[in-house]
Amino acid sequence: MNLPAHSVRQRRKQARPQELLDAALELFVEKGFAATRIEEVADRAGVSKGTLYLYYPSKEELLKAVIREHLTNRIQAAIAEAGQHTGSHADLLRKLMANWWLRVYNSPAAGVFKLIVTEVRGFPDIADYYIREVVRPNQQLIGSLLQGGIDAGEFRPVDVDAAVHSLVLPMVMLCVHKHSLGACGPMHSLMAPEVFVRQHMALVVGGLLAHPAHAPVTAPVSAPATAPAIAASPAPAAGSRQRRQPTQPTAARSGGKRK
Amino acid sequence: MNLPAHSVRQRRKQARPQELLDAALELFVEKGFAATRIEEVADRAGVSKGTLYLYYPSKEELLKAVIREHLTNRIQAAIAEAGQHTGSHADLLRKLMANWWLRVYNSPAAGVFKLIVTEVRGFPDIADYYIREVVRPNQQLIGSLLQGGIDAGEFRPVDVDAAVHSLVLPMVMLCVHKHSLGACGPMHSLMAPEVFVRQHMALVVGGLLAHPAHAPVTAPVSAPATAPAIAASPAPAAGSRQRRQPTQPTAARSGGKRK
DNA sequence: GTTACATTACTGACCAGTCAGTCAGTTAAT
DNA sequence: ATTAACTGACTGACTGGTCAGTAATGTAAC
Repeated sequence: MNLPAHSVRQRRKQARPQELLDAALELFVEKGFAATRIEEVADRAGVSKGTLYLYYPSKEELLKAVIREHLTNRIQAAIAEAGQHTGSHADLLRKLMANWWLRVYNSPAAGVFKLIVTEVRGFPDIADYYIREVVRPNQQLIGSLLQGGIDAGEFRPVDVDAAVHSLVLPMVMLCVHKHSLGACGPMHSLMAPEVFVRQHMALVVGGLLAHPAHAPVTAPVSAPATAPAIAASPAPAAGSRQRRQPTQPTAARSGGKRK
Repeated sequence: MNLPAHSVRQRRKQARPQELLDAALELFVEKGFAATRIEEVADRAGVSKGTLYLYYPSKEELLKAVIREHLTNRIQAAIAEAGQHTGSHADLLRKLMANWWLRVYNSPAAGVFKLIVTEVRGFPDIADYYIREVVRPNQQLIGSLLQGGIDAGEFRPVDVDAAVHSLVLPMVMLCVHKHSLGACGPMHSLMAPEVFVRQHMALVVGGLLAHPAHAPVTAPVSAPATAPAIAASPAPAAGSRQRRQPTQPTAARSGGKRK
């Protein structure tokens, strides 16, 4: 990457596609596909309009490339991660979800979800691609994990597909929210997403367990109930604190109004 | 509607704004705001472009009118519904959510959520409006209900805001999905949403309960576990079957594959 | 009842501005 | 000098918004 083997122009030419993709993702998420001028994308990537057309034959193809790029990366990672089972089904589930959240939510990939929600109706083949390459593998992965837990008597016999959605939909919604309302000013964010994710996972996984063993489901924020699994992994972003998150001094809601 | 009291033109003039709003909502949800031509909206409403501008001063104001229209309606209904408490906190919660789902998911209002996700970044005052008039009242309503249940010892002492999100986010996501991926062909729908909503509510409400009383959380789809509250209300659509959904013969996932 | 005039919901051609995509030309490396 | 990467002025098509005009309705006079 930094070997000066070839000229600056060569190096740039190699880096250009990715730079254009990054710029395009930002702008498409920010302003929407139709409202983004191709020249803005080129500008943000530091090239001229004509150069963009050297790499991508049309605006539409650029959009598809953006989505595919980030999604295929994610799939590779998910499949790789799925390999090594260790511990109980519940622990694995928690770990998988926590990792997913850390890797996706704080990365440009989160924007792709908003992009898909926004633009998929105009590009049916993106829908096909997304279902085939993302939704189905994910459903399969988590679904078989749940089914395994049920068969082992660890989970209750719930509807597996619905349970997968209970686990995944809120996370996806968080990603979507981050780039829509959440981007309209700090006052519009949901509460600290870490708090939500931890409690939601505890609630759902706890609800899935056939024998709710120890401290059953949750605790009032301060006690680290069933949460030590979260934030355990080489987290690239936001990965400093490990436990004892005091609700993050952000939009700390605290009390909860009575009626 | 059929009283010939006044001229056809008078009658139409009164109906026009709503007709234009309906047409605009459909198209904005379908194609996105920027990609929808103002003339298409006029065409679908059966008038010419010029007529549209007699009622709405600009494309942007039309968008705002669309969103406000459907949202203010919803708020009135929610506030009205909030009045009559009966039964336990858990029952009230289930009833409230079930009603919300029936009224919103199968109505044009569901599209508004996708519209907001899609367009809010370009119109900051819509974000303010939405937060102030929809998010906050809802959070307050359900939040105080939960807090009441906690104070009464019916629910565990969870983080109230996070629990509200656990309840509401999946429903909203379902609405968004319906008008994005879900609209790209029947193969792309999630499972039957009724199944998901019922199990999700059972899971979360069950997880909230301090004393999980009877049949604890769920049942393997066939048994109507804690679900009799759902579908209790004047359901306009999809309200025929009541129990015994065999997972819907749609994308029946059936048995999760083992490892 | 019919004619003439007034009102108003509605129309659609038009304009100014915008944007995706092109291509002849410039710059830098070999 | 040759080639490859890159540029940006240009074009053809399209769209938001305007406005002069049309026709349907109401009404007043006879």
